[in-house]
Amino acid sequence: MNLTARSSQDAAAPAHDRVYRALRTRIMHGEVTPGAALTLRGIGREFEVSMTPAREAVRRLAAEGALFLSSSGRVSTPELTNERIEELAALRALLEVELASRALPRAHMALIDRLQMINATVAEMVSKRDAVGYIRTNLEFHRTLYLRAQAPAMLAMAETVWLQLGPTMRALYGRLRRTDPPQNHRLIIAALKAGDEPGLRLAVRSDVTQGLRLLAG
Amino acid sequence: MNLTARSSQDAAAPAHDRVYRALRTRIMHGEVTPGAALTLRGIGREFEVSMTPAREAVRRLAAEGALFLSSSGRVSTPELTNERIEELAALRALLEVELASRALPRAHMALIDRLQMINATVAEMVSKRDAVGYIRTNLEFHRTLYLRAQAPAMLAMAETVWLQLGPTMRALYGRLRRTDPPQNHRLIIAALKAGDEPGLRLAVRSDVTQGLRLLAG
DNA sequence: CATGCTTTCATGTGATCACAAAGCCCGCCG
DNA sequence: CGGCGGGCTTTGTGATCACATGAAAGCATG
Repeated sequence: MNLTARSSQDAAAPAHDRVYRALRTRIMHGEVTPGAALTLRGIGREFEVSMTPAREAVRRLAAEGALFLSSSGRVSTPELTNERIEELAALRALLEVELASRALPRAHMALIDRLQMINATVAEMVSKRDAVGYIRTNLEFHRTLYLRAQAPAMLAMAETVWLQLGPTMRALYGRLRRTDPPQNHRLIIAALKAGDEPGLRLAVRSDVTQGLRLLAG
Repeated sequence: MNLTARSSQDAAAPAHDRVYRALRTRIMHGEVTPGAALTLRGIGREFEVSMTPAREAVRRLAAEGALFLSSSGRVSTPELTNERIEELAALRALLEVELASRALPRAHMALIDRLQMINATVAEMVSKRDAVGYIRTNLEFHRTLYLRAQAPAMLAMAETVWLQLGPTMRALYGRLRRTDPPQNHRLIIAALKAGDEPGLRLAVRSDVTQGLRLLAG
């Protein structure tokens, strides 16, 4: 008899996958700082696995750009240059504007309601100055919308970009002291309600590129 | 003394990297058919390495979408649905139009000359009905142009899409019996010469999406 | 001849080990 | 006091092995 089959994907999954997922969310949510070093043995110790699954998880994350491998194989979170950050922001704009546009005709009231719920939590995180919580709920807002686009490959690419920006976003929003609620999110919701595609594209583009300009100079 | 330091990146690199690169080009150039099965021990035997580096290479390629891992861990090249193909084509259009647009102001005569040289080889491959050769030189044409965009992250994403489409492109172009030279490539070159950005965007979009419509129906 | 089961084999997973090289730290010498 | 060298430690790499699982082949049965 098989004792596996847990709730969703927490245990019962291969060890390397469990490690991969844990590290992935940690990086995407900005729980690690740019340039932070990781070691295979350290990861193995933390997750109580051997080096083998740790190595596979790291390799996979490195392939997605979430981790940087030095020439000697040392692994750390990437420290992005300003140029790279701007390029990734442009990628976010490109991909997410398209995703939002594709989601628009499928966005019904239930979705908009859920987006408003999530957005309330985003505002709460901003007011609490909880950087990690803000990043997490902000990404949840975007993902909830984009899921309606029915474009899994495109969404995967967008998430890859989020992953690459994770540690840097934390560092950015961490030193950003603002308490104003997410205005662009309101514009996105309004455009969704009105079925205004150009407005939606503009709002998404603004939301995605804002906060990443404040580093130049 | 260290005997390493070869020409470029062929040997002297870690075994897993060597295996990764070999498999990657094989997949991207369409040298494998969709759904083809691979085994870790088989890869290890072919490249004279153990299972460990073979596993890392496979894991990395799977993370890029170049390989499909079944729930039991079996590895094969992906068999794409029509919807997935259309989505990837849309991604190509999105990314490559942007890359071409960014390359345009930097495209000097030397680049255009080189593109014309490559394009001659593309035409030759078409006339010889060499599917793999066609895919390889066609991608070289695009990559040569996009390198001028100075956008490494964006180029990497485009290459990831190529990788996912590799086996399918082979299957498509394999049963496509045409001998007409690549007309869209000429349009791209003409637009580059004229500095015509809208024309360039249109030409790239056409080139990228053509040949992927002929599967619907 | 088709169908169901059982046995067998191939395959992925994860742990452990030996090895080489890259850091790192401490002490020595200028 | 500062730069530098040598030994120690940490780290990644790759090989090998035991194990569990899932697929495939063979066999018997209807």
